[in-house]
Amino acid sequence: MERQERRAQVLRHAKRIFARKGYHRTNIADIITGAGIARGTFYLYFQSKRDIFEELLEQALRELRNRIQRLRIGPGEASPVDQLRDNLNRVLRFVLAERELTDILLNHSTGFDRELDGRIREFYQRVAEQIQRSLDLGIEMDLVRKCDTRAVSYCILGGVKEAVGQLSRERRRPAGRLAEEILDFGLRGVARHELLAAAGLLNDADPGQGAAFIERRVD
Amino acid sequence: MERQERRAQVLRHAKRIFARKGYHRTNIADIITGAGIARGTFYLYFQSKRDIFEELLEQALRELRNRIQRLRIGPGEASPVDQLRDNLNRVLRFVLAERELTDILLNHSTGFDRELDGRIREFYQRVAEQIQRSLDLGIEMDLVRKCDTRAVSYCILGGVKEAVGQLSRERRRPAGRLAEEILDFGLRGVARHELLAAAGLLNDADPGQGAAFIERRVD
Amino acid sequence: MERQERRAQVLRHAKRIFARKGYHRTNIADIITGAGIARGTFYLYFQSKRDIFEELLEQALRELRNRIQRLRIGPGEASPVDQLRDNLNRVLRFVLAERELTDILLNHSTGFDRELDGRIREFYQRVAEQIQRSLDLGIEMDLVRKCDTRAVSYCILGGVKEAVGQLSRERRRPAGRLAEEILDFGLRGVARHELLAAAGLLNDADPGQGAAFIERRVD
Amino acid sequence: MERQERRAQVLRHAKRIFARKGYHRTNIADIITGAGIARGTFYLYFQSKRDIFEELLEQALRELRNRIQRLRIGPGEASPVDQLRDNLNRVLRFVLAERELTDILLNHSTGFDRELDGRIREFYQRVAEQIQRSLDLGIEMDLVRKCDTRAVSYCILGGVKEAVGQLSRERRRPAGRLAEEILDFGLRGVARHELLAAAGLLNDADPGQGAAFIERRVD
DNA sequence: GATGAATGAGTCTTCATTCAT
DNA sequence: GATGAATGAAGACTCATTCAT
Repeated sequence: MERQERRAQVLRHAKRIFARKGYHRTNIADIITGAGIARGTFYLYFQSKRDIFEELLEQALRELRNRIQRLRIGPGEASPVDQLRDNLNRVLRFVLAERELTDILLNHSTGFDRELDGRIREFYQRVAEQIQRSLDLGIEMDLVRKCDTRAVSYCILGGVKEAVGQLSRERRRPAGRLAEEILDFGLRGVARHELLAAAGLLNDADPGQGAAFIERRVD
Repeated sequence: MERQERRAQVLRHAKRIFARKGYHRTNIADIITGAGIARGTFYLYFQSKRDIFEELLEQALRELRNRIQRLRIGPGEASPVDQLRDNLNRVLRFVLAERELTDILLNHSTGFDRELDGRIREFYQRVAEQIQRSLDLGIEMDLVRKCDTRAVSYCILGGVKEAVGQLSRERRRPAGRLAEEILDFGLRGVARHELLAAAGLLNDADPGQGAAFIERRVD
Repeated sequence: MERQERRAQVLRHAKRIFARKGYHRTNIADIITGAGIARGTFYLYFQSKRDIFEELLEQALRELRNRIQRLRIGPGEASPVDQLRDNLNRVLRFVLAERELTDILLNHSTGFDRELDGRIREFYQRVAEQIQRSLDLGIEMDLVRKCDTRAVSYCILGGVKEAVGQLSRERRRPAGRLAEEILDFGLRGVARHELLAAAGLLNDADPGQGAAFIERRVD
Repeated sequence: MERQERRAQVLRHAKRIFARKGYHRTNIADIITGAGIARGTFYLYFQSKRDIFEELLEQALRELRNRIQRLRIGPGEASPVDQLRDNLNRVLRFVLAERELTDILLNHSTGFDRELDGRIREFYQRVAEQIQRSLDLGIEMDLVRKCDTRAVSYCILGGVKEAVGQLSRERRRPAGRLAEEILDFGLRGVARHELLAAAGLLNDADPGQGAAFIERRVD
């Protein structure tokens, strides 16, 4: 078997098992049994248990970083809300496609070792800061109400994490629908009147309209 | 030393170390060194490493369950928003007082063993359900906008977890302030006009009068 | 409580537990719980677990040594068979009275430590030698058939041990009856015609007579 | 090294050490040092200390069960006495060949754990019952004197155990000789005149010719 | 490259014994 | 004397990693 192919095969099985049992409860025996290789073979492809885990973790973080785009303001750019929606949907699609990989991040996000724990914490911190910067910008542009943007950014980040982590696997709610609910909730939490209007979220008195509007946007 | 006293001493140190290093990376040697006792002494008070961890976990869950009160509607009861605020403040006070204990729940919330993982998941699920029921009730009472209350309840739960977990230790923001920010964000995310008004949150454009007038027109 | 009284109380409980669980599976906690004393108190009366066990063992061995009398030949002495019967009955009475103590010897007769194991082995060796000497004497006196007396002495010893160990607690067979069966079996195994006649064991052709004779001798 | 080979090697050393020191005083370090393997290697082949001991025990019991054949009566079958002799010789050969294995059974026959103790007790009980049935049959056939066959069966069993256990390692007495002595003793203990005659054991009064003459005179 | 037997450091847990009160 | 909390040596077992074939 081709080296890269074999390597991918092992990664695939390791991913599944790490997601199910977590880092510490997973042992090499689990992985090699799952992958159908010998003990020694594992160490031909990976230096250590930590090494393979780190690779999976980095893969997840890299992918997520790519899918979470910084908001761009300017002519020719999509509206901020649309950009947020796109971010959310890209993340959700990845979570759905790589349920096991993202489970590692969403459920077992700490307790590995000092360095890996730190890398995950840092990733989330970066996302939170990105959110905060967007909020700060929104406030400058009078689209977002004045608030403690640091606190709110963590509220938003946490909300997304929890909702995505718990609900994205539920069958009956399409991913687009979930993204819309999260977006709706988050926007209302921070938006000023103007932004809500722009986002078509002033459906308070007239849910039929708003809902219809939202439905159209579901991908 | 008095039995309960010694027991509490060991619990105190174990709590600190579990919070810092997580369950798996903590070993008995860490705990007994921290507590300044001999190996055998540990086993006079606890049956196993899992046992002492479970006790700490249960302590945290029990305390949180007590502090998260179900919303009560009726004459003589505080307003729903005040009840939410009280819940939040009670939780925050506990988190501040028992930083280490709650860190276990907030950061290392999975990866112990099947049973303990399940107990934490169940706790959070209960809280989410409680939030959802409150939202459903709010919708019936026309205080909350129509939404996917299940999805939103996880957004709220996650927001609280993340914000509390990351920010409650920051010095410069008083706990009450953080609670207010979270509450503000969450309420706006779900509330209809009437509830916001009742909660005094219609300060968007002009806390005085104009804003309400404008908003009403826009509706 | 009087020192000797308390000591005896502990010995009593230790005996019971050692008999039931054997030396290694019995721990100090078992003994002190049974005796209703504190850990430290145990060590006021006995130097160690081995010490109390050794004392019980010696007690059993001493008692058995006393009850197993060397056969005496001479005018005024009871017949050898009667002396054997008396030995057996004395042993049986002790076993019945001190079931637990003798169980230690009969069931857990090895595996303690080099020295205690040796002491028990030596005791049984002495008994075997005593039997052998009696057989040798019997051969000289033409009462016992020519045989490998060393081999036969172990047959007899083993037979007594097993029969006594397994059967002495059975309710429906009186101890005297068991002694008689053992004696009968052993004598026939070694006796010459003359001895059997003297012992009234020539009931082969006429069981009625012999049995009646034996019955009379049961104590 | 081949798996079965290595396994056998460990078993061989464990056997030796268990026989010498007994179950409880033997620790894994003893075994692996004896076998010249690492700690982990032991656990590649056996699940636990108890596991390897149980395997050795079962091996001994199985072998003994096979060698102790039930007496068969019928045309074409060897005489009962010859069958007993064969049984004894088979057992003796095994004991001589597997001195260490059988020592475990003969000397350390109790005090392991509830289950293993029970298994040994049951084995011996079965053997005793087998002996008893043979005796009962012998009585029916008028070959064995009337007696308490249960009591006598334990005498026989115990005799064999002790004689074999203590004497089979003695150099100067060939195993066949020992078997003959035991058989002789046991048969005389239970046989009626007819059986002794058939077994050629009526040498008491009349061994060849001269001896009988002399003996008679002496009487 | 592939294998899987071998390794041994690391961990939890037990329990006989001690000692301050 | 009596107590029982404290001790720590000892022992069983695990598992990530290595290495000879």
